[in-house]
Amino acid sequence: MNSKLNLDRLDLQIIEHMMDDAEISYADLGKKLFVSGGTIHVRIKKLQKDGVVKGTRLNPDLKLLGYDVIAFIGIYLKESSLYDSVAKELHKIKEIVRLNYTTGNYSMFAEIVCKDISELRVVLHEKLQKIKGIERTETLISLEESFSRSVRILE
Amino acid sequence: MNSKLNLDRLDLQIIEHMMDDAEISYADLGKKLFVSGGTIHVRIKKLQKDGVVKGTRLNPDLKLLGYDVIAFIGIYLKESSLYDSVAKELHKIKEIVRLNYTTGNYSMFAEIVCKDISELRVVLHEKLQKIKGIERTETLISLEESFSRSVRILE
DNA sequence: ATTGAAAGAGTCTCAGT
DNA sequence: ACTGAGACTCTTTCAAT
Repeated sequence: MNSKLNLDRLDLQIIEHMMDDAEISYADLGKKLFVSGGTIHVRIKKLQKDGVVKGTRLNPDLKLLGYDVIAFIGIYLKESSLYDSVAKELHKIKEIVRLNYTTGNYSMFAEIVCKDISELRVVLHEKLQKIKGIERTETLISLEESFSRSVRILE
Repeated sequence: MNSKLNLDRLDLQIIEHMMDDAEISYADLGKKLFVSGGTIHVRIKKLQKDGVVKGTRLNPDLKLLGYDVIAFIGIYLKESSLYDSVAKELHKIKEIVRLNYTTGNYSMFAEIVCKDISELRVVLHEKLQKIKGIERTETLISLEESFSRSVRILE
């Protein structure tokens, strides 16, 4: 897959830099990587065309926006055939920001972002428990995020 | 906190839109939200100054970059006083992209991104197990990401 | 494939409202 | 606080290498 795309070191350097800061100008990034701004431009357009780069996203401070609680929910299903219908119901809950089907302890694993603990309680007890097919859930509340970073794609 | 910042509906609309697409021009975003491009500009600068907006990030397709495996690791510590020293060791492992201290089943909860299962095995058995203070770990391998989205800040 | 320069588009500043 | 216009910077195209 990577061999088909034929990404070279410069492509990876551009992606790695812009994963942390997508606001840098092509000219400035070119200076850092010892090529012209035009070359950066050509590479980025190619990466977009190939689908490797899927746009840029604003990085908001969730705490400052009043979202103080991050929690992870391990979900046990009554039958594994209920995956898709339960996923559809979970998608309707706006506080759930991510859902994965997983091997191991749980059938599904969700991440949830709430303003406060009472909002988390509402989601857990009034929304999640009403979904048919969920046997039980286990909640891990994040007390602190030690770190969060992009994957290193160089070396 | 939010009251101190005094964010109005327009601020939240700008953030919500740019969380998904930070490439839109001020003029175009202004059209969508029925204000001038200049107003969008003023608001965004204010949000940056206040720290609500912490820059923009490139959104790469990890699969196309050859990172096919996402896993979650629940970590049991021998003593909870070992938090910080273990976190420091985990930070050195480049495949670990996120680490949270959590209530519930585990002491810590990590997210890990790898090229393939054999790389995951190396991290689990050769890197994680060597860290003093970790009693044992439980691995949840993501078979599929059902969805992943930004938190909704409007309504 | 990379470059530099010209044309086009976007950002930023500011005076007026 | 919002707007529109001018100054400035960045992106995009393109001919040359």
